[in-house]
Amino acid sequence: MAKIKAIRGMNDILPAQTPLWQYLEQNTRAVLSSYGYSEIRTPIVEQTELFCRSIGEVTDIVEKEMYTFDDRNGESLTLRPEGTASCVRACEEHGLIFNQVQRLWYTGPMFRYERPQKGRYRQFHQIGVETFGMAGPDIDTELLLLSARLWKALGISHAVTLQLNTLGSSEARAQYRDRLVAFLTEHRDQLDEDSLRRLSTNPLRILDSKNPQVQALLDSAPDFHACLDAESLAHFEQLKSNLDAAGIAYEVNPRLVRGLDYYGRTVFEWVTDKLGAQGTVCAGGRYDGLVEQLGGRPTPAVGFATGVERLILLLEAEACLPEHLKRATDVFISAQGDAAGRQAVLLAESLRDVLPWRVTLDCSGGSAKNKMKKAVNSGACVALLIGDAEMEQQVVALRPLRHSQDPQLVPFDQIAAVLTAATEYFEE
RNA sequence: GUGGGCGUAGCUCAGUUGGCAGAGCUCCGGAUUGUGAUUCCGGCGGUCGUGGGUUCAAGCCCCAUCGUCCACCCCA
Repeated sequence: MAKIKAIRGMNDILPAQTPLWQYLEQNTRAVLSSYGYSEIRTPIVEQTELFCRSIGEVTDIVEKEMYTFDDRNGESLTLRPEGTASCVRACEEHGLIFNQVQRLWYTGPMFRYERPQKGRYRQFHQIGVETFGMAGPDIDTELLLLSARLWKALGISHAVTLQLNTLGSSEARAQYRDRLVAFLTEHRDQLDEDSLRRLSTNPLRILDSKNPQVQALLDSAPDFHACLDAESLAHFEQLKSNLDAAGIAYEVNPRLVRGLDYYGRTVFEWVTDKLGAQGTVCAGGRYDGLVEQLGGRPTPAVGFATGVERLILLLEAEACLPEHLKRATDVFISAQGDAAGRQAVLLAESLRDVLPWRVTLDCSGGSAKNKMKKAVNSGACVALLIGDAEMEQQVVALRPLRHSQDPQLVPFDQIAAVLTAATEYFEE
């Protein structure tokens, strides 16, 4: 019989990896909390219509990447390909953005049917941040400061850079799109197959083509920023001067456009050159029209999403992680013989009552040498050994595993106090 | 959907022109020993991704298929 394996592009996160994920999650919660953001949790499945209306009908996500299926009652449902639409839907449904501002975040799995590659999977995880009801560049600034603080907390600031652009108002964007299409149509002989296709579907996307010939052609294309409306330009200028004042480095990239239809004005990406082709680690922007598009009142909004798998890859490659994350326990207790085994269970429980350290009891048997090896391999800082000799004297052999010291015999009733005082064994 | 690389022990990988299926690590047992190191001995572990074909003989050659990785497209 064929073995059942995980679905392509949907990965198990194994015990060797989960400490890294927890480290990332803990730091993220701490940073978001320090800015006063609240967590929101929405279902993983939504009505298909929600994503079609928000992301845009002609995007690749909606056209060919969604996990869509019929519920038993015939209703079309979709596994969420991103988090913003669900977040807006939930806020609107529960009146969270009616005459009030919100600062929200969420995390969880997203699903897109794509060919997996480095940093890109069919089930992937995002940490999303969304704000509602605030129209000025100060909230855009806040989001960028927040994300920069997160990189600092994670120790990856040196590995990411900020790309910034403004897409202007939808009128300005439409105007520019016409001029760009006119220009590119004139030079269509220089466009590759992909760009020709996008010329009719989503011409702005040609701006961030990876084809060097197309990029060369774009050097003589009409200037995006020359078409911008005065209001958007002022918003962008204010954002830039806020970032300058706060000491956040950025690079204005007039060819930065985002794939989802709902973005306007401010857009940004945190990118890295350490992850191969999938260099975008965090991206977002302003989507002032989306709430209205989904049936709500016109509501200004800005947000971003980070790819958790990509951050994990960066952490593995670039960050110095705390030593204790690399081991699963601190105190390893091993007993030999029935009486000692019963004593060890009670000892472990009593230590867990009072110690701040993690305590693991060896339940796997084996020879004395074998048990010692297991203690070392467990990653623990200290081994507690109980055999017949120890039982007779009512003591435990305490053996530090990371220092070259001889074992010390400690009476049962003093072991908690001795370990509590022995902080030097547990440092790092 | 398109292109390329790779599929041999739990892991990392050798495997010659087609001729008995291998090593290191891990794990288990033993010797030495400082209850953990070093060294040494032994053991467990395989439908060579799968299915066809060629051949006296296929891990190796041919065809198909699946999986995986990377890249394109797209995106976090």
